Amino acid sequence: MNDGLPKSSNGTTPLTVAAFFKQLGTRADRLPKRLKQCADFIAANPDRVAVSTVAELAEAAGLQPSAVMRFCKEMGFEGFSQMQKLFRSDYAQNWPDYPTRLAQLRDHGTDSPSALLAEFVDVGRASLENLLATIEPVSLQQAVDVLVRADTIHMVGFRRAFPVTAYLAYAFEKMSVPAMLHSGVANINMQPLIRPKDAVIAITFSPYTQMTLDIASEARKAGASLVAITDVVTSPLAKLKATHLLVSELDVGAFRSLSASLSLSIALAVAVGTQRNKAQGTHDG
Amino acid sequence: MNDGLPKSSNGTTPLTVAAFFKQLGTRADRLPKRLKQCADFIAANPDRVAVSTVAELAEAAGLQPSAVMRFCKEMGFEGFSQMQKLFRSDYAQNWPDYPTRLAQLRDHGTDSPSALLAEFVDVGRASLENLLATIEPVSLQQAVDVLVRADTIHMVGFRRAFPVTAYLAYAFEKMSVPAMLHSGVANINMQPLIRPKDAVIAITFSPYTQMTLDIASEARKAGASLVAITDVVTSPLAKLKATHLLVSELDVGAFRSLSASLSLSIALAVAVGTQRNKAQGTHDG
DNA sequence: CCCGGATTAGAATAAAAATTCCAAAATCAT
DNA sequence: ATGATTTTGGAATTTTTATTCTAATCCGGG
Repeated sequence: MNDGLPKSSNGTTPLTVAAFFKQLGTRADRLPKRLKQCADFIAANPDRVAVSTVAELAEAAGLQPSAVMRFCKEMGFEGFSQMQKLFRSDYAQNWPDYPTRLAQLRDHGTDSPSALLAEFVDVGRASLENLLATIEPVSLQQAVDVLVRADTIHMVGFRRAFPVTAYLAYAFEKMSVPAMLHSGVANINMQPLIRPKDAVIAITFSPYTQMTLDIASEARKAGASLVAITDVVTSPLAKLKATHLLVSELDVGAFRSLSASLSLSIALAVAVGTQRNKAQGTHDG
Repeated sequence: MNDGLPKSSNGTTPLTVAAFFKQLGTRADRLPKRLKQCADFIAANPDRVAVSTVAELAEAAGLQPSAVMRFCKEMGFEGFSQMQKLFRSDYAQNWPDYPTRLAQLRDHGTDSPSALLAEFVDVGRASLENLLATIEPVSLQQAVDVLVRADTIHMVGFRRAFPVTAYLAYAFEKMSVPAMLHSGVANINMQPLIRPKDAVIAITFSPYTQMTLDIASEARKAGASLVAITDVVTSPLAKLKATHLLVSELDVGAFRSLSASLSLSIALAVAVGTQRNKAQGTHDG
């Protein structure tokens, strides 16, 4: 008699949170009292589903755990755990494992450059969204203040970080902010050029470039201010007592997006340029 | 003997996620190997803590559940559950979706750094979406073909386009593709190095850099292939009979986003690198 | 007012997860 | 090298959590 299928739902398990809410919208009124109550609560507090236990959710919604269970089944899930899995994966947009996806790419997608492009665009977008969610306005403001006060701004970043410093150099030049790109050309040591009243923008991501770390810590010793752009708090750069801005870029295989780092940098540069020129303007006039 | 207190942590339980990361930053490198590994993983994927079990987290970080437990205690928590509770409470506040978040940052004041950042992120995102919509898979495939066949790849792009060519140079180097960055250092004319069997990636956007146009057209005359990355069909670069890829970047004031150009370039580079290495592999074997 | 199906609350059970424990490795000072 | 000390991996244990079950309750129609 009982075939193990959900009793009275329409039988289809929602595959996205959006689909779930769509279904909820059409069916909510026809649900019995307690299930309606559950529906309303979840609609009003979707974020709680991912991080609560059935008991907590039930308590918060003013009902019994079993009522929540019945609701889950009614919506087409096997149980609460399955529903929660959906909400958790939705929250985690940031971390579909890209290592796995790269492996998949190796297998079939690589032949098509367009597929690869779609991948990089996707990753870039996710990185940008993530940047917005994680940057602290206060730290950013601090970084701007430090750079506005500096005599000369030095930009240090090699390999993957070099495009970022190069773009900063371009932006500062356009706004006539005295800024020096440490490019490593001719292996000339530019470190002695960093004076106490200067500021250094040091950029490096895991695996960290030793030269960047060296220049940054030397600059610190010399008394210059430091703005560090790096990936995580455990980065060696973050440890030098300095203003630090954290950017975590997602990657496709071995290559990381630079979208977030570049956007952060250009915003920083424009903010600094604007303020410096404003100050100079009032000073001159 | 054992009084039940945490063994070697400084004893204070972090009360906010920010405090947790601050502590992590100062203590991370004094931790033993596995705990450091755990610290790094959590620093890089803080969002996972709220929605994973110890087992999942351990698996993802490549260690044993017990190592994660030890880490939690080391950081001053009673156990994983307590640490997770902290991350979950923080999670609730960070929920605002993209549009809300954008609005919040903008509200910080019209020309505050955060507002600028929000602006650049938004523009970057739009550029990426636009890129995906406008790039012709056929042209992209053509560009890849041209570059796969080339002996040496030359990258030409100055000023605003320079970060892009620099990133290309980095990517090609990593994949062992023979590629030469025309950087303009020492004002040495690298044009004669472009041989008939080579290919040139020329990048310039309005207002077009004369030097890039010159090198591109000379290269064409010398019989080398040309892949042009530029903004519109009327660009002087697009007129040289060559494969061209069009990227229109949006701007914030005088500064354009580079997100789209970079994503396109890196996708191009990876596609080329993969194919060249595949070809070489079969050839060698 | 009472019957029959649907719905519910709460306890009972099963499953999953966190936490502890200890022997084996690794590291370090001597 | 050698022994003491720290660190680690994995299994055993305990606790928490999800899920099921059943008796009680509700509710609409005769």
